Amino acid sequence: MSQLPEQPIEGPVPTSADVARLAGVSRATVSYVLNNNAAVRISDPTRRRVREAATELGYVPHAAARSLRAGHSRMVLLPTGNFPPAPLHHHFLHELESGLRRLDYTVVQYGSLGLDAEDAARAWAELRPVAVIAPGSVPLTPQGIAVLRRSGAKAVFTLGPEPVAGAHALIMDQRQVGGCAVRHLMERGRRRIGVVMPEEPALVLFAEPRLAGARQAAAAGTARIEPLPLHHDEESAAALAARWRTLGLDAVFAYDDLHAMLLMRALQDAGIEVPGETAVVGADDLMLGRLLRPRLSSVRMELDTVQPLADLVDRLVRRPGKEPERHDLLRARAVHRESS
Amino acid sequence: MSQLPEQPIEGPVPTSADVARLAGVSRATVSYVLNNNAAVRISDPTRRRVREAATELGYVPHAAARSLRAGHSRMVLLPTGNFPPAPLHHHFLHELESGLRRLDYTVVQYGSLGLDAEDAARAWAELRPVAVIAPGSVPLTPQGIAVLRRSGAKAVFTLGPEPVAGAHALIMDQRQVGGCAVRHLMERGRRRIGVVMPEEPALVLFAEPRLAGARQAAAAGTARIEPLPLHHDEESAAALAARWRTLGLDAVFAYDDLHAMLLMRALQDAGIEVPGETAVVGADDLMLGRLLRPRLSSVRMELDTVQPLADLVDRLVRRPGKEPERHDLLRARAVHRESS
DNA sequence: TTGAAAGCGTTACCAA
DNA sequence: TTGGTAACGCTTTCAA
Repeated sequence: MSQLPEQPIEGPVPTSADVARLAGVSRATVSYVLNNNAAVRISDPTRRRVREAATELGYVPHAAARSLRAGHSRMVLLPTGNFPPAPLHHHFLHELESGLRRLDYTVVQYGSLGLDAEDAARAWAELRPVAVIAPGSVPLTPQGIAVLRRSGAKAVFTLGPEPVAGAHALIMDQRQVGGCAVRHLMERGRRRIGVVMPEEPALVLFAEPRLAGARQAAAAGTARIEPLPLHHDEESAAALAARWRTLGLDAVFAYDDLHAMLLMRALQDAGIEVPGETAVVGADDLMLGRLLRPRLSSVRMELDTVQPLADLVDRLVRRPGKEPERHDLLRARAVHRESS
Repeated sequence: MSQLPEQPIEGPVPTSADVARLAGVSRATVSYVLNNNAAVRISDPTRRRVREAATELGYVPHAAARSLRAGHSRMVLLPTGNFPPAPLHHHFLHELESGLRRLDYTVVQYGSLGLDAEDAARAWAELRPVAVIAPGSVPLTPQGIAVLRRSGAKAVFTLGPEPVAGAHALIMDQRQVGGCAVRHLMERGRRRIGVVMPEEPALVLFAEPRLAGARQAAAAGTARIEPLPLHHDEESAAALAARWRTLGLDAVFAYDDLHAMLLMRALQDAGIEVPGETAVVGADDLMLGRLLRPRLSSVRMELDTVQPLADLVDRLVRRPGKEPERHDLLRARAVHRESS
């Protein structure tokens, strides 16, 4: 393990011209060799000399120059906004990234918090991505989409609870979650159902459609739905628990398992029996729910496998469709434990 | 709100030359106007004509061409690896990103899972970032650092539990966490202390230094430390609880609050009283811990404010220091509740 | 099998 | 005040 002293850390960045000079060939030859261009035959000794020269200089090609020349990039841009609300998302994004990398795309996340929709779209467009996949938590407007398309983006996706006009849509339909929870509660005889509405901006985006799904499911039966604003702190939960009996509810869908845990604790501390007096259902099916007493019923969400999605992105990049496509990614089902 | 029909979505991407043509000026003038170049005086009517032409065409400058011409970019690259183990990290990264954007850097996250250290460094170097900040969960070798420096990166940072030779270090010293927990337990009279060691690869990176810190603190007193491998599932926790009394421990530092909750539940189910027979301490000080019974003692971690860090990055980019700098970001302190 | 040269979109220098 | 032009690093066509 030498210190590679022949590679001075300072000084100009080596270019393909430097490699060519050192190898005693032209820049074209360097490009042919390093890109394994099959359309042209280069002698083995030349190949070796070029490779050695590149290694010796520590040459790394310049992506910007390359894509400038090529007229297009293979960059897929993933704007990031608020903290990802769900752990599921994290896993999903990583998978998607791997899937796209397998197809030889370069996936890049770009933080866009605090920019308005237009400025953000312009900032993304400067990078000339071939595709943009914008989570629901970042703003995406028809104008923004137009800017992106105009700057060469072949496909623009929204990835979230609801579609956006003009963009392809990868939908994680949160209404299913609310619907699932409420149907589960109705099957177990509950009719007066609260729905926790967190007030953190990052969660409102998901909370609204969950409530809508809950309402829809309730309307199909004879249940009543009561939205319950709740901050994720003990005071807020205690306050809600204190006025619980005035609400006349026999069940609550608590938005997710963390809020369910918070509320269940507060209810128990207020002397309200779970599930006897009030049933509680969360969502996410975290392991934590199984550790509570009573064990927490939950709504389990499953996302489709991701490689087909990466293939979809690839397809739409290669043959940009006229019509936005819509794909539903999420499936939800209730998991019954002890709290309902 | 017109549909902007004069901006066809298809067709070639408009360039500054198109803007110049439409405005009836030269490309140079377009550049001057759009970049608000103060070194040159342009008449107001010309300015207006250029601006209008740019808007009409939906012109967005091409970042790659710009940085090619400039010879450098203002891109700060944040490789991402495994899932971020701690929520704290998330918040931190967002803050850092905002801080750097305020200094006019473009922050870009680049998923690097599954690449070896050298390949990853080469992939990063292709983007010619001016700085790289690599979390501890992505591999960073001296060779990789050399590649990056050689490709023009002015500053390379590691951001994690321990320094890396040749890179600036933003250290979140996890030994403090273990040390804190063990000192807290010793102060409360415990002497035979288990330390939970999660086996998920993403957590091992943090678990090892936490154990080291625990050992160090124990050595300063007369306590004994016992590492306890544990998967994050109920079976593993139940198995550990089943043989608990054979271990002869009177306390356990459970790595973090989630593992603490898991283990505490298993211990209670096995009839072991907490904190009577065994004290339990977690880490992260999650709200969840306050909802458990007994309420969970924890180690609270605080990170320094982030803007000074962004300034630090900026300083090192502008005046690349010869010597790697080291900065400690983390402060830990025990929070006593009921489980210890 | 290899080389010369053009051109991608941008900015900065120098001249008008 | 504005325009022409060269150059950034790379790939690819055409010619040798």
